[in-house]
Amino acid sequence: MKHEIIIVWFRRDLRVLDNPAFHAAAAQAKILPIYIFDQDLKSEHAIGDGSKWWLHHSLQSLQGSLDGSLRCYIGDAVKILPKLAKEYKVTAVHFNKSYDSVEMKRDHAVELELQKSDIEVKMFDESLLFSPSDILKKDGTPYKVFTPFYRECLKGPEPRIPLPKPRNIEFFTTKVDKHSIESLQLLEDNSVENRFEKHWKPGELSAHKRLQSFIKNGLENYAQGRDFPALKNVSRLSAHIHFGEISAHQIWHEVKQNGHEYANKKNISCLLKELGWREFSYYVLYHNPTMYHKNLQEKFDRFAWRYSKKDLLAWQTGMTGYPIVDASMRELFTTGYMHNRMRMVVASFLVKNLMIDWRTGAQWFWQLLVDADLASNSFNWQWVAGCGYDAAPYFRIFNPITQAKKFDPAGEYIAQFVPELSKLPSKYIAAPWLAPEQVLKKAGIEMGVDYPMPIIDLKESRDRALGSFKALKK
DNA sequence: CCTGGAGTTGTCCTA
DNA sequence: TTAGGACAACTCCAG
Repeated sequence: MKHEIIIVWFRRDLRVLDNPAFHAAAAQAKILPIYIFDQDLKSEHAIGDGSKWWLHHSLQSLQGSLDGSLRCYIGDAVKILPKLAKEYKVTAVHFNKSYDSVEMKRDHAVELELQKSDIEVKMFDESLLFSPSDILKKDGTPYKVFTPFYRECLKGPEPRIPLPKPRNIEFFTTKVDKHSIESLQLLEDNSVENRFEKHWKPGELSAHKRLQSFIKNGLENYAQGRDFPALKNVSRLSAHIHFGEISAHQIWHEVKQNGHEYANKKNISCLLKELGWREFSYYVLYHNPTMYHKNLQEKFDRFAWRYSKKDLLAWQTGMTGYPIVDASMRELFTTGYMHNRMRMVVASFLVKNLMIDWRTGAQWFWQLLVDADLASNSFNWQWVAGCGYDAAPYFRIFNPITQAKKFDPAGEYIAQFVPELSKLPSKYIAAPWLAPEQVLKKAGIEMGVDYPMPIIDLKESRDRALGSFKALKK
């Protein structure tokens, strides 16, 4: 036998099914499974409370699948891995490749360091359906527009068929006590637990249950229903995918194979296309490693964003006076998640109406979202702000009243997250300050007391944004 | 090299 | 009431 023990370094691939690094290691040697929490907690790019909460529970679920042999460490992976390898006479380390630019930098350093100590490093392709370095235009440069990118992806070979659980797994067991999940202290000073726990169940098994229930109940009307936050048509798989409890490959093939039983072609390709957008976010980040903090379109570097602590706080706490914005922001705060269309609505409100820097909004999302993902989060914020590739044109400014009437016509979503408005007739719930005094009284609302007046005038702020963004073109 | 069609997610105004 | 065009001409991309 070439190797007696192989370290499998789990990162954002917290599953045992369809896990190439784990699968390959199990076939050759005893496995020493480890997780390293290597965040620089002083950095604004360290993962937020929402992510930490999910991670904690996801690791617990993984611990169960690994017969309790997962060992957890805090610190720099570049130092920890060689030290561990030496301590246990490990001759090989396996992990699945990341395409997140920050993680890639770390992985590269780890690889070099391990090779220095003559330890075999094996990296596997796991996280993306289509390799970012393979999809290029005829002139050899990367795509900047989604549709041609995705068309090119579809022309290539089908994504890998998911791997089964390895047949014979033998763990190298040592005492875990000192290296328990609790030792990572992911729930220390983390206040989200009692808010989030009733909304989610992290873990591999639950990810698969979620997918099955989505295919059965949500896929049929996905293309249309996904726009309505009160409907159950979205998959809500994002956090499961982010932490790799389920792979994009598993979803891709499962939907293609068994989706037809419940949904037509249109809805199936619409769902697959959303996986395509995730691919495109990673693709653009891969080719532009600084995308998470730097405008993709340089001319936006000159843009004079507004600074208003008061407006920012109103947005963050869901007190803008626009019910659809407030409902969405409170959904984020109470559940760690926000419906896709609502993300666009609140982002447009922050970036265009309030004219606050997209990075400020991205940062708030980053702190709270259970699905906070460097690629998707920054790509989509740049898209809304207009500074991304193939982004929304500057004159596309969501009107929070129109959006509420269109996509939450009965006001159910608003009523759920802004309960103080729940007694208002749906006719007035999108813009309560326009309701007659009597109606407000009957619903028990005094504007400015029970619910805020709008913090900003829509028309004025829209015109201001149009002017400022237009000036940027010259 | 030139050309022409296309581009996730909207809003507002006009006829 | 509703459908269609303007918004600003832009860049991207394929043939």
